[in-house]
Amino acid sequence: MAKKVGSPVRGSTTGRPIMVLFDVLGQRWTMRILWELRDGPYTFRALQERCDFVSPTLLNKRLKELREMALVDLTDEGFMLTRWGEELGGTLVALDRWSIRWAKELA
Amino acid sequence: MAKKVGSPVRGSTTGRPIMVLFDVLGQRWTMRILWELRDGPYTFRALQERCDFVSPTLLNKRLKELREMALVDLTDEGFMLTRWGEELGGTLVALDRWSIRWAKELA
DNA sequence: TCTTGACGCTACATAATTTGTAGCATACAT
DNA sequence: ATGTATGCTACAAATTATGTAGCGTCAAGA
Repeated sequence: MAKKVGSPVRGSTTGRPIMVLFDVLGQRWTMRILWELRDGPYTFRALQERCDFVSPTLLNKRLKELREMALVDLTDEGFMLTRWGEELGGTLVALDRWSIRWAKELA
Repeated sequence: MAKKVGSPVRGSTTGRPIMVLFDVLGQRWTMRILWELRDGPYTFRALQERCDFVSPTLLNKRLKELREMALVDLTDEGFMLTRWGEELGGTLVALDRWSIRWAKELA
């Protein structure tokens, strides 16, 4: 279910890290989940609520993948970003800033 | 087909720019297409080839969306990133760099 | 003019993914 | 035992992606 770095993924046989990342992030809800977890930890249900009530089926599937990729961890406080998850979440902030400028000019 | 900033998108009713972005980038092939176009321009078929022969159906669908979002333009040289597209592509480079470090430690 | 080839793109059937609802099993407190 | 919260699962319906074949247009060559 989760992708291993170095092995082929959807749409790329090279296993290059960025391709693995594109494969995972290019799935619905993955980026949103990482985004919301930036100010975690959250319980499964709390996270579900923050993600506009994404179905538990998919949330569980995504969390499983993210945990296998060492981006998310489940503690007794709830689900939270690992060190790597935090870093990745940080790069999303750049996206956020860009999107605001972009939206401003497009409007 | 394309998402307008400020209007609701899948999984978010706020229309916040970052949510619009998550909606679009969280579709298969979108990030990959932007990534490959960084050293464009490419013809439809050349781009398809670079994207591991993604189906023309989907490539066309994505390019349509990206053009409506002012990220991609079709010139007589082929498909290429607009100014905004270049900027967004630039933020993907950060992802690339991060993914390499991440893969190195996970391996 | 008749091919030949490249262009962007579309139709359509099949396969894979996502959604939404209901609910399970466990644990812990009342 | 009863209520409540936890993470998580089953399953059918809806949506999205894939792969193949091929269309209509245009420009260059014979």
